[in-house]
Amino acid sequence: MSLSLARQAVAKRSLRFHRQSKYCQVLLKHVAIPCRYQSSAATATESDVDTNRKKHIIMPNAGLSAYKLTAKVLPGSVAEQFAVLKACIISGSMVRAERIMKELYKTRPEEMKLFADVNLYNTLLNGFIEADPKPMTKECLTWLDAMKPRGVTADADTYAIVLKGFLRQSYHTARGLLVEMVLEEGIPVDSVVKSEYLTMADIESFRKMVAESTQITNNNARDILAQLEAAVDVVLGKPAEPLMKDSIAEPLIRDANFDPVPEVKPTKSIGVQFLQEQLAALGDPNATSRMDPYDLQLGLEQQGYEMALQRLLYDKEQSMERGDTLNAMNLTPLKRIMWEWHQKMLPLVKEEVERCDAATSRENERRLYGPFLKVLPPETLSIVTILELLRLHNSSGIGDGMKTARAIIDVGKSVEMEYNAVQIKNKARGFDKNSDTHALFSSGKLFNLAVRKARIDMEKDLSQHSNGMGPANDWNPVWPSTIRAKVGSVLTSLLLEAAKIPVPSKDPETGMKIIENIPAFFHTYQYVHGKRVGIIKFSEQLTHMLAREPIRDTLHPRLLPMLVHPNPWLSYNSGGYLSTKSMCMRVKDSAEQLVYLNKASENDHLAKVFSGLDVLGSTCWRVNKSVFNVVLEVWNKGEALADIPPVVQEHAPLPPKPENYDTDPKAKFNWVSEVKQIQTNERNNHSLRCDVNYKVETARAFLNLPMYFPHNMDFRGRAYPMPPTLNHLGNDLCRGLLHFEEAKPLGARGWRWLKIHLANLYGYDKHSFTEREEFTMSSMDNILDSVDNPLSGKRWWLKADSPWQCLAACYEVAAAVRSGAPEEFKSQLPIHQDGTCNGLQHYAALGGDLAGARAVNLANSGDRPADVYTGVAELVNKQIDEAAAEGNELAQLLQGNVSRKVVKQTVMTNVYGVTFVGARAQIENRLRENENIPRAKVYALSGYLAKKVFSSLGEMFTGAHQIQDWLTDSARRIARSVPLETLQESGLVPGGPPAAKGPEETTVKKRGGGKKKEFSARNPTANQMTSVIWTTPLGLPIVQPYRRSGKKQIATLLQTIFIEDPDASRPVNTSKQSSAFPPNFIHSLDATHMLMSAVACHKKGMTFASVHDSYWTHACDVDGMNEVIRDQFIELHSQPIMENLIAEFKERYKDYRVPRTEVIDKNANDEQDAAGASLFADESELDKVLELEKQQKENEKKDALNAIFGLADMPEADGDGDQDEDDNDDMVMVEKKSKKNLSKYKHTWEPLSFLPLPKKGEFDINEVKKSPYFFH
Amino acid sequence: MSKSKFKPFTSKIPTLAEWSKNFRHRQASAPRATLASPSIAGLGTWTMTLKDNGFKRVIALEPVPAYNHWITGLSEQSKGIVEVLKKDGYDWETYIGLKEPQYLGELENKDWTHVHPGIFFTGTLPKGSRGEQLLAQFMTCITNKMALFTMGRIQMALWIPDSLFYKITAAPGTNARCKMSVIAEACADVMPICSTGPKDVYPHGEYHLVHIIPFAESQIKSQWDVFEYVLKHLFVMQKKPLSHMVRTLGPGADIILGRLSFDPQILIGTMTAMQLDEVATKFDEWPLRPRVLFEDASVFT
DNA sequence: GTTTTGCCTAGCGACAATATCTTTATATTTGCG
DNA sequence: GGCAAATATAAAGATATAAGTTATAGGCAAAGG
Repeated sequence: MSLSLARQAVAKRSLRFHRQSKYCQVLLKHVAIPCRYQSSAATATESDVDTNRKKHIIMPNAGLSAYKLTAKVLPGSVAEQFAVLKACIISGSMVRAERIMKELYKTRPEEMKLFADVNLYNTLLNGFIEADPKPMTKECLTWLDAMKPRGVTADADTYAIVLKGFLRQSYHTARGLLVEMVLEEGIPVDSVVKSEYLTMADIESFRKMVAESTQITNNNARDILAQLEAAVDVVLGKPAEPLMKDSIAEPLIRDANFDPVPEVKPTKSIGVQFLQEQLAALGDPNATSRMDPYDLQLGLEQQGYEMALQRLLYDKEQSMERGDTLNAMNLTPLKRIMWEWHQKMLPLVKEEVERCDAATSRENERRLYGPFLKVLPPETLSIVTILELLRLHNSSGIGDGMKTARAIIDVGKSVEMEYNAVQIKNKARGFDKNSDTHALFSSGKLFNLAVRKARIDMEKDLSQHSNGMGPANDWNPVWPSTIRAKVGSVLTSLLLEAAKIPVPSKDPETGMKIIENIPAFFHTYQYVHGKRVGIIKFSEQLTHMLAREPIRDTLHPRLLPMLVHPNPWLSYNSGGYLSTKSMCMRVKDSAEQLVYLNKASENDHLAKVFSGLDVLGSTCWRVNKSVFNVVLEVWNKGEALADIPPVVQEHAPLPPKPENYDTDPKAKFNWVSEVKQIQTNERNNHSLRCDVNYKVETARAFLNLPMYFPHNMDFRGRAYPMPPTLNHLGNDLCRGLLHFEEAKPLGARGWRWLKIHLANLYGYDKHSFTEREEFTMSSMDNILDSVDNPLSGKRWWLKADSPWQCLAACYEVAAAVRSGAPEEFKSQLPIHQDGTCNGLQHYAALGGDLAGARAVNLANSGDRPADVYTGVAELVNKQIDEAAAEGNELAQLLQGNVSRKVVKQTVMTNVYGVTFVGARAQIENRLRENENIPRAKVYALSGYLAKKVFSSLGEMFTGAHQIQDWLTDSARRIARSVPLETLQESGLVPGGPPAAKGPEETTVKKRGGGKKKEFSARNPTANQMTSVIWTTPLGLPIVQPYRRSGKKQIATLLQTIFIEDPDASRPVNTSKQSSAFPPNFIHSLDATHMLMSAVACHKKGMTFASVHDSYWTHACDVDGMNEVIRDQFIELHSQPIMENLIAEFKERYKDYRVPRTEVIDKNANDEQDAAGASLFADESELDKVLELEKQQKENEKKDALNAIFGLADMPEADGDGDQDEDDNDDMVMVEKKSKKNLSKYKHTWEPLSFLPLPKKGEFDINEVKKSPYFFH
Repeated sequence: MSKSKFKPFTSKIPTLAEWSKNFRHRQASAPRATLASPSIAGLGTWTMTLKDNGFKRVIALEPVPAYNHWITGLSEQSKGIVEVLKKDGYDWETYIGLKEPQYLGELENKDWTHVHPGIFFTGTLPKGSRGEQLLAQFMTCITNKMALFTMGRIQMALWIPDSLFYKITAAPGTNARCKMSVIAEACADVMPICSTGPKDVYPHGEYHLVHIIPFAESQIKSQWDVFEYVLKHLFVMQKKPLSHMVRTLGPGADIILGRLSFDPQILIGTMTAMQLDEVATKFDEWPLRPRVLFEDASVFT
């Protein structure tokens, strides 16, 4: 489908290209000169070294002051002020805005020099011009004049804004400005006219000015005016309405077998249909079903809270119209009460806004959050708050409630997002460019890197900081989380005040019946491990109400699957959803990651990564209706089945209190924890059920629609779909519900793969392909039964490892069989090819480990796939047998009890760096499931077994382990290291700039003088700021985020909350950095492999999807994909990955120093060694020590006795004192003795170096090509 | 002002005679048994003192083998007065075991109008969370007549660390006021006897010997679970008025404010145990009070 | 200056302690001539 | 009216909170005598 639709889309957009000449021209300029890029591609090999070097983004160490400059990290307080400034401008509080600017220049001149750019000024100037009631032209000019001395260069937009202002006042000044602009700034006239700050009316008034300037005699001026006129003509000569509806747009729903959408109980629908209903309801009846998908997607994303509000309003009005009385209104109780809350909340919000306006300079908090309450109308703020709070029901593991911190930050964030959405919506002019990119992408051209590059360059030409959305040069500072929290807390507390539910009750004294208006939500606290946690809880009445009503009223959908191709990733923060700004990487609280990502994005290092993500996003999905129907049936029955939890009607009866409940604390405690456990289980079940509910709802909403999942990455580069509820990374249920949109004929090979796939899903995956194929064929009766009577039949599919996916496969197989010609059957089912212990595969490839390579199927190992787990189990069993023969009791107990399953988890998690303790715990769990093992021995046995598993793994994967160790060691060195400059700055090493930093010095002194330990090689932790950073073969810089937490308490209206302070200096967490590096590195490699494979598959016309190390495509393309997977793996590992890594490290951490502790007194050391030896070897010595200890204790005892009772002969303190001294003498002697023997250490800084790489084994990576079970 | 309320303790160590003076009434009633829980090192000493001080029988709880060894030695030279039980005073089971006839079972005395004439509980509580928890638990056991106090109104003398001492004796309105002080206030007299100096005992830190005599009747009349719930929630912010904090008890819980006999503007930290009990009672009577009062987010993987 | 104590314990994805007291830094007012 | 001292206020740092330890014990890094 996508092809034809896409082609149409392209054709359609090209019409717009004519209108939008500027885009067209720029685009052509870049695309039409392919040689520019081809040439660079041709010389790629030659300049490889060069580009390789440039490929690494290297920034100053996060501990250095240079970092702040280079990385341009905005300090928190400035970020806050910027956000306030913007809010003031938006809400028209220009006086305050101006004051903030002045204040900022006064208090933060350095930061302003760095961060106050032309976009900020344009926003400010525009604020003055658009000021109510009349333009503040004077201030505007003042600030315009202030730009140059402050090093900010005015651009076309600047002049457009100012001109716009003066056009309304004085043509004379306007003309003057125009001339100044052209002559002094060299800004062409036509660029002004194109400014997005101008409305058509503004441009119209240019024309008027020209017309009324006929008497101008100055030649320059005349000239310029002429140019202006021409430019205006260019713009206004075209139709003024840019977004003309294309009547030829293909209807979105073109599915031939368009099914009536069945009802989900108790919920109805969300998402698209919701949107359609809304649009229809709001008087746009015709447009919805035949709407252009692109526009529909836009609508879907922008169905803001306003929509929800209007819907509520609409329902209400409708029922009023029907003459319903207030009580019999056709609103559900919940909706009615939500409406009441809204009504109650509105005046509160308005009052609060007024209070903020009236706030004196003393009311700091109000002054801070006040402006943000004015960026959206109170109606929106109210509905946002209501819906956000309802959405968070049961989040963070709180029963019938949520953590306050989460709630208020989310409310704040939602307000911000809604505000952004409104901004974007209001400036529709910004969108055409975007849809052009989209069209280009849909055509598939953007996978051509050259075209992509051209497109990016074009965007850059058009605007320095374009994010592909909204006005290109918009200055839109993000709200720091402190702001979000404060804004959110205000609104939340207002809602807590406003939202009431009437509940019948009675006066306990009089017994009189009364109605209590109890709050729907209330703020409370819980203790968890002795720590207070702020909670916002739902009242029980509200919970009941919610349970009875469909989630569509309370769940405001967000980040749904898309209806059209996601936008391509053009920069780190531009791509995916059409109008919702999203990041290509999920970054949490690590500014450093963002800095590197941004830099890499700016330097065009991410093109390959982006095209990989784009491929993943371009895969079109559909809901598998057959499976959906079964799911729905199960769901509505409330039965527990596969992943679907059962409906739990009422609370389970509590266990009876034990007899001695009132007398025995233990009994009481046990009973209470039992009750708590029951409650937690009920809660878990409930939230599980909610989760499935969301999934089913989403599936239902998209039942007849195409779905695309825009993808982004975690910090290692692993890709994830952005829609959270229903996606192919989800559980078995999700996966079973999804299949490809496109159907491809199976062909002979595809038919075979389909059969194999079914066997795999059933769990029959350790056998040869042929055996698996046979398994499916011999299970045909069961398969057909599963299809014909999924719930009433034998339920064979439920016994599968992955039941829902298996059911999906059954449908596919059955349909193929019944078609009579399976090979011609058009299949939509994704067939999986899974890496066998993918992490180990990469390790084996890196280490050239022959045995290891065989164990994980890098090399062919026979007619069945090698299974590492079985392999390890066998090896372990061999060792156990030997030990048992030698009479080892533990080994004897274990004989015959070590299955594949016992070791599987440990082997799997080994690549994640599982420790002995963790492994033992895992094995313990497995052993406990085995009745043959005596309970009492489980612990000892698991420890023993864990050791064996570890040693076996080490034996099988020698190379892998050496590399793992090397990685850990290197990471440890890096994380402990400190740049030379840091040492020089603190004077620990000579050679630095001789105390050039005046203020720096004093601050250091202040801190050091207080209580903190002085920085030295012995105590380096506070200055260890170096993260492990590397670059993947695709050019993605990866920054490990593990640092010590820098959380601070932030005051909000409801309570203080504890959040990460962006300004906090956060030294690295050395152990986490080193222990997590091996898995992260390997994951960055498997992510690379996946992205490479994605692009390669796409090039060959194959549909591609992946779950990290499981690659999916159509059955008929499995062979093709397999080839690609192998080729890409070989290509990846043919590179000297480890050598590159060490080279990068050496470059990146050049001149870094590592603290080192060395023994300087050799003799002392020897002595100590001797003493240590004797301590354990020499019996008499040991006795002596024991004797000493005994005596010491006795003294202590005596001492205490004396101390407490003064029982000593001598009265009072004197005796005590003597005694004390005696004791101390004894003890000191002992100590002295040991101290004397202790060696002296010296702490030094030595250059950061790395161990030599482990030697690579013999395995030839090209063997992979011949290994059938590499992925299977 | 807060400090001056407390009896200042000299670092001077009181003699045994001085100490005994404080327990005069006990001597009169000729104690028949005592329990010692020598939780910390060096306090085998304490057991020894008891032995030498006219107790008929001393049951020493000592689970740690190393120290146990010590006490056993003591026991041997005590001619049967000191008896060692390898149980931990921290363990709940211990008190069940003590009800066996061969220990204290015979001495059970349900009459709370008088202090138990035959049993005296003493020991030392460790610094840190364990000791604190244990002390708090002793107090709740007193008010609920649980564990040891199923055997009667048993008085205690406990060595407790400085910080604990300030907490348990904190009066309404003082800085150290906390949940434990409320419960203590409601169910027992807690009186300081004497103190050690900062370095007199290991581990270092000041210790105080407090004499705890349970009241004949606890002031907490409301249902314990309710009282605990109320107390826990109100004490989240002691410096806020009751009228504010009462809202955290449940949605609309402020309705009970009007049913109280005192001004709801009172700060939590200044409320007496009786007042808090009244709140708990009214809360319990409120028809819309939350059903579940156990709300521990016991989230373990 | 180096033994003892304490922490965590397989990675990523899904985020988040808080009230109150004490100390220190900064702003504002006062006082003085 | 100007400036220094004094005072007020805000920011930052510390500490307590709850309450059975949750079955395990070794390695490594923070902290402190």
